[in-house]
Amino acid sequence: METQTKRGLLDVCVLAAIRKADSYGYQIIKDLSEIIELSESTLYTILKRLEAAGMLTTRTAEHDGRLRKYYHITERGIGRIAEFENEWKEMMTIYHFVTKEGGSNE
Amino acid sequence: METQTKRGLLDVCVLAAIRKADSYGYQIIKDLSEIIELSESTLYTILKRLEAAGMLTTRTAEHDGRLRKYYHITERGIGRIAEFENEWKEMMTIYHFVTKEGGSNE
DNA sequence: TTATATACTTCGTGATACGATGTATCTCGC
DNA sequence: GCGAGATACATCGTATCACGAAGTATATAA
Repeated sequence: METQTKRGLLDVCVLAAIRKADSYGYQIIKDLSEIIELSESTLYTILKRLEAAGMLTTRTAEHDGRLRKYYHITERGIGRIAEFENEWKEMMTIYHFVTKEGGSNE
Repeated sequence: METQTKRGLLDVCVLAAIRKADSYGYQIIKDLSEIIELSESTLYTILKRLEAAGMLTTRTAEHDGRLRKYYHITERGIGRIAEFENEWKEMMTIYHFVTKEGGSNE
């Protein structure tokens, strides 16, 4: 998928993955890999951004000697997903506009 | 709509508007205003980009003493719209992933 | 011991939407 | 004739963001 197209989608994908269950970076990438590709640098940037925006909270836990930073979704994060569902309606309108065979050019 | 969400959509909206019939900047903004907001500076940037990418060609015509730059869509531009239709399928998958009520968190 | 998987971080770059600002002409009301 | 508003296009600077590259560190398997 085009990098630009991803821009409106990555945030909500990450939020949705964490809404299912608290999770951490490495796991999120694996969970999302089936529906959207994103690199580690991208993911960790997004996590930091969403936390700063109050959509996620963190807790650090040890697992097999390695540290894991678990993310938990907040009410605000859930609100962002709801907002996306409204945006989706606008996107549907755009999709219809774009695909509707348009007129007499060519 | 969020600025970030628009990023994957604006290009194809502009292409689709021009596919209907050759058009020029000011007219395109008016035609698109019903489905998506975009400023003049954004539009003219996009038009220049799409022309540079070989998706549009231009011809300048005079109308009431003012110059108008008419844009015409190329095969490549039409191809970009077709590509978007494929991307849309991926976006649908993402939409389902995001909206599917997810599990036991909270 | 070497490679691979796990786990997170930082830095620099390129793409791009947008507000602000500028230029220029036409039309309409007064 | 003059100011206001619509028409028409262009440029500049800024903020946001996805991503590759590179680094740090530990556990496990070959």
